[in-house]
Amino acid sequence: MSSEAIDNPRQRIFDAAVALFAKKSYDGVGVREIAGAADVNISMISYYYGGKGGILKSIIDEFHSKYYQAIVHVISEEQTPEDSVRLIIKGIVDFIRHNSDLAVVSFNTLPLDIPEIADIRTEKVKSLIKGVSDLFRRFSLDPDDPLQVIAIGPSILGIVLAHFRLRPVQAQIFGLEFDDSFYEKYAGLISTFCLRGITGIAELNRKQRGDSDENDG
Amino acid sequence: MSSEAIDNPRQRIFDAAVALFAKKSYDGVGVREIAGAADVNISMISYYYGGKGGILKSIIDEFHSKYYQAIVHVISEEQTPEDSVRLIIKGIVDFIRHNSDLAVVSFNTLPLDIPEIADIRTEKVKSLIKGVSDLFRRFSLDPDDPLQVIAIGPSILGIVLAHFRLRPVQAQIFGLEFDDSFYEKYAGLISTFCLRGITGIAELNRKQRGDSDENDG
Amino acid sequence: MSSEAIDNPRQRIFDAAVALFAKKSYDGVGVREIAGAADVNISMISYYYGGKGGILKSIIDEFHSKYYQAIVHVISEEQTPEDSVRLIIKGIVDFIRHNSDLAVVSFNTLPLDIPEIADIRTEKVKSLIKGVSDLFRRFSLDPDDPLQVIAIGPSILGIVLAHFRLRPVQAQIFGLEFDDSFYEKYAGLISTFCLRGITGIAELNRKQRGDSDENDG
Amino acid sequence: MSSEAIDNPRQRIFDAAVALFAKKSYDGVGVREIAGAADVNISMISYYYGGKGGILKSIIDEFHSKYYQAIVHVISEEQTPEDSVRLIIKGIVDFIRHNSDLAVVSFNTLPLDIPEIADIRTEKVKSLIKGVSDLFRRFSLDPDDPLQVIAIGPSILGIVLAHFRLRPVQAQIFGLEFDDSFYEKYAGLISTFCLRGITGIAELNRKQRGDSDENDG
DNA sequence: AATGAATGAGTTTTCATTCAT
DNA sequence: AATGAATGAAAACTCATTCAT
Repeated sequence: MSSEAIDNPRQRIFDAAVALFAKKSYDGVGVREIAGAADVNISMISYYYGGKGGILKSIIDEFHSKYYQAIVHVISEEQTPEDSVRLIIKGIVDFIRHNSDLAVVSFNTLPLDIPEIADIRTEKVKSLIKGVSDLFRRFSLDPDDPLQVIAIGPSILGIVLAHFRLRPVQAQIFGLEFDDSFYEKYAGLISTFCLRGITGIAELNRKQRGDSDENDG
Repeated sequence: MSSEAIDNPRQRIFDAAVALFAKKSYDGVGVREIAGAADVNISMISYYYGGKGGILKSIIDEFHSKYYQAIVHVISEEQTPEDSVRLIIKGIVDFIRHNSDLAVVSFNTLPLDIPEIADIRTEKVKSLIKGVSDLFRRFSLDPDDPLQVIAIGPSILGIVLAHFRLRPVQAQIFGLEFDDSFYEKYAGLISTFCLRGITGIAELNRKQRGDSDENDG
Repeated sequence: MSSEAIDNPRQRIFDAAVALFAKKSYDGVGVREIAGAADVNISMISYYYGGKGGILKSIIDEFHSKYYQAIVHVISEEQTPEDSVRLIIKGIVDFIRHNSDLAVVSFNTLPLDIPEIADIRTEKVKSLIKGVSDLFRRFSLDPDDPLQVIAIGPSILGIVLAHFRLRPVQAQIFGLEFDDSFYEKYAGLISTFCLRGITGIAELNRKQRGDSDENDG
Repeated sequence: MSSEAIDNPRQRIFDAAVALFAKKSYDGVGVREIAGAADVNISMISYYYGGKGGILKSIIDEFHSKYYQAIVHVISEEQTPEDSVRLIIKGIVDFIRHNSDLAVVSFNTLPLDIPEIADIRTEKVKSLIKGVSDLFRRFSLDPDDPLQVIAIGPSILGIVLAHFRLRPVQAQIFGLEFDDSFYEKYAGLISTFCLRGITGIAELNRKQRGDSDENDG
């Protein structure tokens, strides 16, 4: 579903690398493996990206651009703040669901601290914070309190990423299917969690149980 | 806080490996580097752990044991459920804060899928779910609804881990000091977030602002 | 002093290659670097010279042609033999000074033993020997004694090349400027050395010192 | 005739590298080829020398140490200056003859200018100049005149090296055998050349011819 | 219990060249 | 006449592991 032609060798390298870096790790994947998966000659990696590191740089660039769009572009002043949050979370869940590899790679290579990449990150995060500060205010949250920004900002991403990372374990334990239907309910539940916490979910449970009781009785 | 003597070569290898795996990645660190940091001969890694993979296995073992204890052991039926949650979150924050490398490594090597390790994980997660199911019930949450378990269970870890992963970026942007005082406030804020969500935090804000207004007025 | 237009791609490749081969070595320079320095497309090297080896062949050809001219053309039967030697040495010094890269490359690729090139060399050296045999005879030297040819023939080139190779080291030690004035004196001194050896130079020293003493006294 | 055991892998690598670097060039020889010639595993090159560059550093070190000894140690104040020169030249010829590869490599990698190596060189050359300055004085040469040092100092090495570089060409042209007998005569002739120049050799020729004429007549 | 030399397969990157345009 | 994408081989180097001591 990539917007670029799939027979573009440059894009094939990118896609193969994202998938492999996510599945293993940046250092756990060799250029040979990437080139093999992308069905290109090994030298093409140096040719197009100047080396393995260049691919990573591109991946992180792309993640941040897309993530910023997924979050900021759904915010509208005409929605209630709560609807904005639900839309953002729906957006993040959908985004990560369709770009989980991109997110995982970007997230897991955080501590690699390639200086050039660290700068890109800082810049992107700054503009992201600026992009959501209005929503913060409309929620009676303080966008100038670092603690609140730090505590709330990355939490949604953290929650969703943790799910995608643990999915294989969860699949093994619960035997679930992670389909559209699941993710609609999941996004709703996470939204309630972010908006009202565990107590909010508990309330829903009690309400639903009340409804069932009524139906049952 | 290590229970073993620090001049124990086996332990030195373990500690060095945890730190390095967290900073780089499992594949990004060589045995030579580990041996160098631990100040032991390279061959000692094979000798004590049977190879590089053996260290990882030990790390994941240790993480799960400690994490289980940090969560389950603070739960008591004599607390209100809300206090239990606050204690759990305080426990997780403290645990991750003092074992962030252990957690990061354990979490990031999730997709490596070494079969032997995958089994350990599944087992540990299962017993963890069992350990918190009582708390779930007392909260009117449904421990038999996979969706709720999946959505709520790993969220706290996800939130806290995301913070620790993003800490360098956050430090650069806000110039904060991540000391005891910070983490006390952080654990409190995250607890409110988990219990009552963003709206819960917003309420606190309004209340505090009201207090200040009264003071000011 | 190049006879060809400098915007001739073929010539630009040649010039760039000579400079780079001299500075690094034939194998130490890649076609990409040459093409970059010459500001031509990489494929032009194959196009004009049939490959990297073709450039080297051209370089050696050019060196021998020019060197032969520099030596043989200054010899005249109307000079005293000693003047001929002084002129030859002046010619060699000037030639190497303005074509030191050409000479260095040609000399340093001697042992590469590309058969095709070896033949050119042998032929050129033979005709050079023939060209100076008359001068040998007028000097009471024996052009048919291989030992004398071998000992005297390449000596001048060896001396001058050694100087040009060691120039960076000499510059660092003595802080000299290698300008026209230096090379006039240098050629004179080397000429005396080749004609009368160290004792010849020593005599000059004593004479000059005597002159100074007279002036001083 | 190496002083070290020939089955010492470290030494075998060194010897193989010297021979190959001289025959081709530093960049023209790969570590695989060196390892193959030395009959060691490729990794041993990194193990012992830290990489290909480390071998070169060792080679240049060794050359300078040996060259310094070959020149300075034969000088004695009890000889006439002329005898000293003849002994030095004999020493250099013998030294280069038995270490021609070492000399060629050291000389040809001059322009590579690895900073670390450049410093070694400068230092060694300085102490060499100091070592021969007494001899210069006894010869009425001026060791404080850079021009004379530059002109005379490297000349002998230049002459001898040029011979060894051109030896394959000379062999092809003259069909000579370069044996002990040849090099005794060669060293004598070069000594005469350095002491009295071409005119000195011509005198010898006339004298010998006179002798032969007398014999013939 | 501990060493360090040695191995061979592995890594990323660069090479000179070719080919379709 | 000129381009630049593409190739496959080879480059230097590092890897985890083993083994004799």
